[in-house]
Amino acid sequence: MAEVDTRLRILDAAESLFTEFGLEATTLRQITGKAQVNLAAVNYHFGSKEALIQELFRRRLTWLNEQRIKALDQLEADARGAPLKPSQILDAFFGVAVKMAGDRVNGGRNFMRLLGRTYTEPSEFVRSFLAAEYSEAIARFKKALFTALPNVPRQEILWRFHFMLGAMSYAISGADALQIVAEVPVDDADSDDLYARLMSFLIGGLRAPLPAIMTKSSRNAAGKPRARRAA
Amino acid sequence: MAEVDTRLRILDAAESLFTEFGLEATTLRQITGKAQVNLAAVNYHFGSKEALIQELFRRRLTWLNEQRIKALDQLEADARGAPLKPSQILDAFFGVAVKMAGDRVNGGRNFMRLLGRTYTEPSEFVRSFLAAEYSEAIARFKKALFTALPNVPRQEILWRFHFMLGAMSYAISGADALQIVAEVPVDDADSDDLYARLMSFLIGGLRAPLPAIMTKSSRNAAGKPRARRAA
DNA sequence: GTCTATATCATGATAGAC
DNA sequence: GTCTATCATGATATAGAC
Repeated sequence: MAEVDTRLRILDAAESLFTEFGLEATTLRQITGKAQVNLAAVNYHFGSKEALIQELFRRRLTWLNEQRIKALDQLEADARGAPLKPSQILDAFFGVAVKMAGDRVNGGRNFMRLLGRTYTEPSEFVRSFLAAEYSEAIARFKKALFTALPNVPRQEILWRFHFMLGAMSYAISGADALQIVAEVPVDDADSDDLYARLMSFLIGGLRAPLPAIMTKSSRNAAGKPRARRAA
Repeated sequence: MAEVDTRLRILDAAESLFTEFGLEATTLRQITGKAQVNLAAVNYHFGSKEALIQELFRRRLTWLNEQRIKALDQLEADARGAPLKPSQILDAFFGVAVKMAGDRVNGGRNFMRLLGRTYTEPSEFVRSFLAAEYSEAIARFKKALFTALPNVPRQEILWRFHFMLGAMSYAISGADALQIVAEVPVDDADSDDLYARLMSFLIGGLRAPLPAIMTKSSRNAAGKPRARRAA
């Protein structure tokens, strides 16, 4: 085999195996076997299994978050200072991800399923570089949402963003996990359908009436605060 | 130490370690060390690491799903044949879980964080017994939701249930993962606050206008189908 | 039932020839 | 850059004394 793409062969094989078996459970022997390269190649090209994992996430996440930021830039340019609609912002953030998840050809589908799980991964080193990779995009989107929803408490927006990430993660982990719920085959929806379904749900959740939070300050007041519309 | 609770000591230690490091990454040595029992005790009492994991999930999930079914029974009894509100159904399903997640005393908090991750776990044996444990409760709640939302396509309800599980999972995995989004400390909300936040979001998502699905049958029609209210 | 000691094996990583 | 061979480690699991 050509020597030039050994790195790529390893990355692709690893991505697919990590998705299927998990980061811990996948061994270097599986990876090099599937990639049809020598066992020592991983350590030669990447230095360690951890470094391989980081590189693997880095190449996808950098691209993904660049696309997200570009999409947001475009929206803001088109709006010429007018406030964006929350649905547009969600579109920019989640649309790119779901599109990537629908890409069966270049492995994006594999990666997104892996990413969804990794976000709640306990491993410290994973979490720390994820945070770094996301930092810029998250900052941009938080700001955009704060501006688009000036009457919603910022804490609430952050929590809802968090919930939305959870929903997206499960949406993309997809059919396997859904089977537990469905117990009966569900259409293996194509990417467009899934996206439409997810977006409806997310926008509904984001714009739901605000909860009556029983914080220490309000807990003493008689009666619950009335729910307000989240927009 | 007393010999009678060796099993329990192992289960509790394992639960906490699995939550912190993951199922694969946690070793029997860590578990028996933390439980202050002998290394061989796990294999004596449970037979294998896998069997320990199964027993660990079984004891919590059996209880959890019993509570859920009881809550639903109660609702249906009170309603005397009248249709339930979707929010009541969600309450019965997610309320019990969030309550369990708020229980710092008996380890429920640890377990729920573990459970949220496990639902998307790639491991085959985990997924298969999860499906078995959930089977009865899921069937009951599916049926209840179908009845409560007669005008919403059943596929759509299943997907939204799936999304809701994702949101709940992230809600409970909680503060750790949220930090990636927030980058700034968020109130470590108490259980009641979290529950109020999550329920608002879930109900908003469940009752969101239906997406305009571009299925094969409708794809040829001119123009998108109009979104309909999901209730 | 609990312990010590150990068997057996697979892992990540490396040394050094080519 | 790639290979073979091997190391050190730590994994699960078990045998057998107490």
